[in-house]
Amino acid sequence: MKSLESFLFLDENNDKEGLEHFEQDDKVEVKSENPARKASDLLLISATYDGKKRVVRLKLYDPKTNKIHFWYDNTKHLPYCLAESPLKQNDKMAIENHPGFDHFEQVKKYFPLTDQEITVTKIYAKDPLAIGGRPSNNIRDLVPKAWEARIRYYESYIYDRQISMGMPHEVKDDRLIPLDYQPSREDHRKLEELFKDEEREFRFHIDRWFKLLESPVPDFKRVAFDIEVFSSVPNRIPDPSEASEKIIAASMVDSDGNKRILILERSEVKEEKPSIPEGVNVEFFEKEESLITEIFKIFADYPIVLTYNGDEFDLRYIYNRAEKLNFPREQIPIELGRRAALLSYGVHIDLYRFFFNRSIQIYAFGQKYTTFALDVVAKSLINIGKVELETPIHELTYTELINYALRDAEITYKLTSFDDDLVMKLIVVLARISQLPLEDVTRQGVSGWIRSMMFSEHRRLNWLIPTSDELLKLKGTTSTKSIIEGKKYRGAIVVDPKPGIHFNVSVLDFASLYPSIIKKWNLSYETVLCTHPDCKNEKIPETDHWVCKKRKGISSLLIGSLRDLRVKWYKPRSKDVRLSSTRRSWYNVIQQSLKVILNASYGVFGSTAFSLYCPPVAESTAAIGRYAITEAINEANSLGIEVLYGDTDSIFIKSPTKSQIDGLIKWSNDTMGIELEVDKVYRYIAFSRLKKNYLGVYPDGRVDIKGLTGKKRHIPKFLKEVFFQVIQSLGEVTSPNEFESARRKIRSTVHSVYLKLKKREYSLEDLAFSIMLSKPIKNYTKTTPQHVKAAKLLVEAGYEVKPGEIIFLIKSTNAERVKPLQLASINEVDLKKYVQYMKSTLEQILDIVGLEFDEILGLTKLETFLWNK
DNA sequence: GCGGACTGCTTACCT
DNA sequence: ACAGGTAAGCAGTCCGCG
Repeated sequence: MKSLESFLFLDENNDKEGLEHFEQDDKVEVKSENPARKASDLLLISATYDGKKRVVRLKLYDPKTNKIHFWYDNTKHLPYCLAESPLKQNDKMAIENHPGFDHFEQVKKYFPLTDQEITVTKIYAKDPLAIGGRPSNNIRDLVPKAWEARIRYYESYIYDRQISMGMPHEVKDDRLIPLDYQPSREDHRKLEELFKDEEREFRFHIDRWFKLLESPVPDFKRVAFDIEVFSSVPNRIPDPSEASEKIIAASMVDSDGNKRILILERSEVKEEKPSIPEGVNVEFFEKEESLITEIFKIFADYPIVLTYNGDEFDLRYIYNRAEKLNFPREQIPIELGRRAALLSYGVHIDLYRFFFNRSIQIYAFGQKYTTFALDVVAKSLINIGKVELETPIHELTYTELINYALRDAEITYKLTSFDDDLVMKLIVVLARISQLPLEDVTRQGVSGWIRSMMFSEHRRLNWLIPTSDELLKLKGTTSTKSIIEGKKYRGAIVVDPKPGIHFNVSVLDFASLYPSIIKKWNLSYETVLCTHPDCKNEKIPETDHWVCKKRKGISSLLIGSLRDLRVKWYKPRSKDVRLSSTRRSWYNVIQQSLKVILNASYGVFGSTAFSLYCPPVAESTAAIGRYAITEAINEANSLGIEVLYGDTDSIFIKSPTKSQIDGLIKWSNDTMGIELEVDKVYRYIAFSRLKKNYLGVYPDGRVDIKGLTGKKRHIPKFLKEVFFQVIQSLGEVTSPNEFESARRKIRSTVHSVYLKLKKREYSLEDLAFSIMLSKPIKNYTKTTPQHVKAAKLLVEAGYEVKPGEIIFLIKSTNAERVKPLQLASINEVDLKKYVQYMKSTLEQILDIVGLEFDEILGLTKLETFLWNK
């Protein structure tokens, strides 16, 4: 595409460092399996602004002492924003008169939107709040346009100094020195070989990422923490902003195996000798104040504190409760933000926030959990749930309370320790890619991670970061029409499936299609619709957009290099049996982290929440994706391959020969420049007429179900159970003539469930639909769906219902047709509705084996007619 | 006044 | 606050029907 010379502002020193690394050979020590860390290594895990000292404060974790080491900036770095140059006289005077103003500087920056070098005025302030962040009188509002004025100061600091979050450092004579990771000579050589055909910039990024990703992560000392609060009103969780009830217990479990429970003595608990589980240290407190003081000691002791919903509840409650009990503010080691609750000494990780992150849920944990309560997440990831309670918390005996509180802390801790500390490592790797402190990386979504990654790169290159307004004005429009009303542009293609059962089906898919497109087609906010007339002659298929041919796009490089490292390095190594299992699992962590970032890298450009929102980039990516799959299908057809189905980046082909597959793969490599891979092979697959709906059976009998109603979260338990029994019978089929025995099994399963249902032998829990209330009840203005009706009934009965909660509802024969589980009785169950639901859900699979639901029930056509009346 | 056809809203899924 | 595409069920509306 373009040579290095066009990268006017590439930081020469940094560049050289990276390349030097690639070319070096002999000086590197050969790295052992688990490289020994130097005693002085400190892992940078957090950054914040110290309002009293008026400097950035870094938190470094010392794996040897397990303590946090504070490092305060001593480089005289100041907060700033950028504005036009020269400033208008009036503006200049207004700024000079601002009490927070420090000084001006004229600096040269490269402006990516115009591909020009420009001079801007750097306005330095004495403290970050002077730039922005006060309700009024902010420096950034005194100029017509302020760049980079909305970046949090500690982030700006990290980017300017190119300090690497999550990486080892050394403090020498008060200076902070990054400790570069040295790859082994062998890895180095392999990497060089793998990317020898890439350009220098690209190789630079590969090298940079490699050093960040490979550096080992230490074991973190940490404590999981949880409190229990007295609750006088049943069904209501105490309000943390009120903190009007007593804290009656606190539990903690740490990484050294220590278990402690703090209990408040209460006269109403009549238990002489509570039994204490083995190995647990239980301490009783007469006064709540002393219990809270003890909690504060813990917060001052541990470098990392884990909670589940501590931001919203535990830490917020403790803070407000302490204030209520007249603790002086400076004795409370908690810093409350609007959404977060942070700790003065250590790092608070709220695992609820982390697991709630959709990218983490879907891409890191493959949708193993679909709701976010601690009990559910823990059960699905570590197979342990909460202790089930029969009585409300405040009526428990000490023994019961101890067991309950202990379990909460235990599972919270285990959520970070299972699979060899997978979650801790995931967090650190994501912090390294995004350059965000651990607190932020666990609380922000992918758009925040990618924003931070991109901003850091802008500062490294001395690029001026455009404002959202500028970007929107120049690149805010799209040129295709979406299929779904109200969306901004057209997305992916879904091919109509060929209904029926097909044996021996292979699924081919493009490896990381969208990130590959972003890389290959040089997509980035500054390269799409660039200003050069020469670039305009070639359009992206189906759009009016063009891409720059003169310069490499910043997101193309960043995302492209991450993609290549995942596809060519980490993914193969995570499966390489020649490597040790610890090595493989570490590569798997990296591979998964990259997947999380890459899967979102296209979507963020189409999201207004993203600070570099640029819909033409997202639109172009999707358009090229359509082009790629369409061409692949055409090519398959001309190779004589029958294509059964396709969705976005995959094609399902029937009984292909090896040479047909090889031919298609070669075609993709040669003409598309994207790897096409055999993703999976099915013994057989069943399609209906519906898209995004199928059932595939692998050679080993495992069954893959996509989109079928029986798989959906909201359907009742009894139905889910029959559904999976039927699925299991289908998994046992190895050839077409074995369907008959499966049919017999299925008939009897379905029939017995039907009888049990009609005899009202299922419990209400088994019959409940579970649907998420996604917004406050009052916001449902257009219609009142069933779960909202049920939620309203709950509120009437004195329950509290919040957005994000799951509503359990029973189809009832009452006027509303619905009742919340908590208020329903078995007699009002609307059997007809349930049979109807059973029918529609099961028909999707019964159809596959040629069974009719009504026939199974043993009803004649006439009876069916009468029953439905 | 009732019910079928239709549209729109909502949730949960697929890639 | 990553995106768009698809399916299902229900709420609400329109319209015809002596």
